[in-house]
Amino acid sequence: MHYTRDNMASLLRSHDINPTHQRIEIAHALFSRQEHLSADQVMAIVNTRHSETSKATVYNTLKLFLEKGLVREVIVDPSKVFFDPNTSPHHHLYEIDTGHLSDIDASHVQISGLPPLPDGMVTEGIDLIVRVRRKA
Amino acid sequence: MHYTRDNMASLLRSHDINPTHQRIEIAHALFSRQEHLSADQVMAIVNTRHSETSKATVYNTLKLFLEKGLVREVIVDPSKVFFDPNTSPHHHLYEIDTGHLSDIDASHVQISGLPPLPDGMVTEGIDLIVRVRRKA
DNA sequence: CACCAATCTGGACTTTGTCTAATATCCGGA
DNA sequence: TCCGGATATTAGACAAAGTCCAGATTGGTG
Repeated sequence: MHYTRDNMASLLRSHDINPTHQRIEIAHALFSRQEHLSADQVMAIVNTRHSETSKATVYNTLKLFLEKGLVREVIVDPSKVFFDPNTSPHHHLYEIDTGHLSDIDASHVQISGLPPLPDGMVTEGIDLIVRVRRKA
Repeated sequence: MHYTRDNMASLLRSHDINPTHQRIEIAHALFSRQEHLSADQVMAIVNTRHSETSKATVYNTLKLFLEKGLVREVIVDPSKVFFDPNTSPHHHLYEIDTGHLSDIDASHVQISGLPPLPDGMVTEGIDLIVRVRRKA
C-alpha cells in the first residue's frame, strides 16, 4: 500500500471524514512517515513549500482524526502530545535524551494481575511506556 | 506516621535536601494528602492563607524533590504534570472525565514479553496507565 | 448562478512552565 | 557578635503549546 494522496482520500472517507485538501496533506504527513509526530511537526511538514495550512486547522484536524479513530494520542512528554498513525495494539519506547518515540509490538507482551475496575467504568485504553536513557 | 512539619523536615534531610520553610510546606502539602497534585494545585494549597511561596519556588522545589527521589512525575494529562508522593512501585488509573488519578499497587501486576532494549540503553522506568471512562 | 453548510483562517488569548537578575536567608569562622 | 559567601527565594518577563472566535472561503446541490 502506497501512501498516495488518492489513497489518503479513501482512507479518510472510510473513516467518515470529508477529505479536504488540508486533511489529505495532514494524513499524508502522518501516514507516509509512519512516525509519531507532534502537532508542531505536522504543521512544519505540511507548510514546507508555502504556508498553506493554519495552526487552528492542524489542531482541529488532529482532534478530528483522533475522534474518528484514525490516529492515537501518545502522552509521554509533558511539553507536547504525539500523534501515532499506528492504531493496532502496541506500546511505546521513549528515549528521554533524544525525545525519540518508537513502537513496541503488543503481540508478545502480557499484562496480568490488574485489579478489577471500579463500578460503572470502562477501559478506554492501557498505555505502557518504557522510558529509557543512554547509559552514562 | 503523622505528617507533621517536623517529620517533613527529617524526611527532607534524609533525602539530602536542606529543609527550608517553603520546602517543608510543599512536602507537607503532598505527603499529608497522599494524593497526586499538579504544580498549580500545590501552589494553591501552600498559598491559601497569605501568599507565601512564589511560582518559581514551587517549580524549583518540585524539580528538586524529583531529582532526589522524593516524588515521582506522572504524565497522563497533556496539559499538566502530576507529582506523586508514592515512590513505591505502582501503576496508575486515570479517570478521563474527572481527571482523577489513583494508584494501582504493582505487587500483583506482571508485565512479560517485553523485547530487549537497544544497546547502551538503561530503563529509567516503566509507566503503566489504565485510562477509564464512566460507562455511557 | 445562488445558497447553505462545512471548513479554514489569522490572530488574540490562556495556561503551563522557564529564566533571570535582584534580594533574602543561613551558617561557619574570626 | 559581625562578616562573607553560598544557598534559596522572589517578581515578573518570557516562551511554547494549545484554544477560541468571528469572518472569509469552499464545495456541493437545486
